[in-house]
Amino acid sequence: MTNETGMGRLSRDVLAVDTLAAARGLLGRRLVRMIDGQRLSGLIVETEAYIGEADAACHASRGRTARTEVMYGPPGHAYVYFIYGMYWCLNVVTEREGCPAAVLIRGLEPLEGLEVMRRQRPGRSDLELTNGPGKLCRALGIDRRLNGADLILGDELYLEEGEPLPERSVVASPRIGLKTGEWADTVPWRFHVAGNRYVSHARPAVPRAGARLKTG
DNA sequence: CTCTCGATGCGCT
DNA sequence: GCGCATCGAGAGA
Repeated sequence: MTNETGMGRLSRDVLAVDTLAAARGLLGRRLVRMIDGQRLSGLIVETEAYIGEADAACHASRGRTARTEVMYGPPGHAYVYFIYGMYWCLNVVTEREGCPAAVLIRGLEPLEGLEVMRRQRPGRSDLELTNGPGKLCRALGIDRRLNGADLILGDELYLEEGEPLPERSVVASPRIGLKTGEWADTVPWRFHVAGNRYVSHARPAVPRAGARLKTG
């Protein structure tokens, strides 16, 4: 039931629910990537929900196509897509079969296999290995080969239970990177661990002496 | 710190 | 063709 980290596989039940609950519920879980028998892993610290054909920012808003097919399938599988000609992004499919929805993994706190991650992200500090959706896929060697992979039962890329976060440690905010509009500006479907340094667009945890605070 | 811009390829109109 | 759920370099304050 446990490996050396003391955690078993994540239950699919955690993902077969409404996507906002799943996006919150994925924080604190562990994402594991096995490469050549080597274990790479990180704690999920930032997620975004993309929910159904009515969500203008969700790829499924364009309907069911070869690209979005995985999102229409059962929960717990990987939806991996290619963006801006050079980056891959990893999503966890949620909700029941037929409901196209997924959670984008935007930030990880690296836990195991740092040497391999550093090799795949040359010239970057440890803080910059996995603090963004494109970065973490690069660090973990995630690309189209893993599209559709079962993240519950698979053995190349999978989720472990970890420890879900208490409500007070979860911060909600608008999703990043969408062109402006109602779905971009007002819908708070991004979630991250309060104060965690591996969140994308994060500011330093402790401002240096003399730093100005943003007026608000 | 902030802002702007280019890289680069695929899905869709 | 156009636009994109990104990233990193460079310039300026």
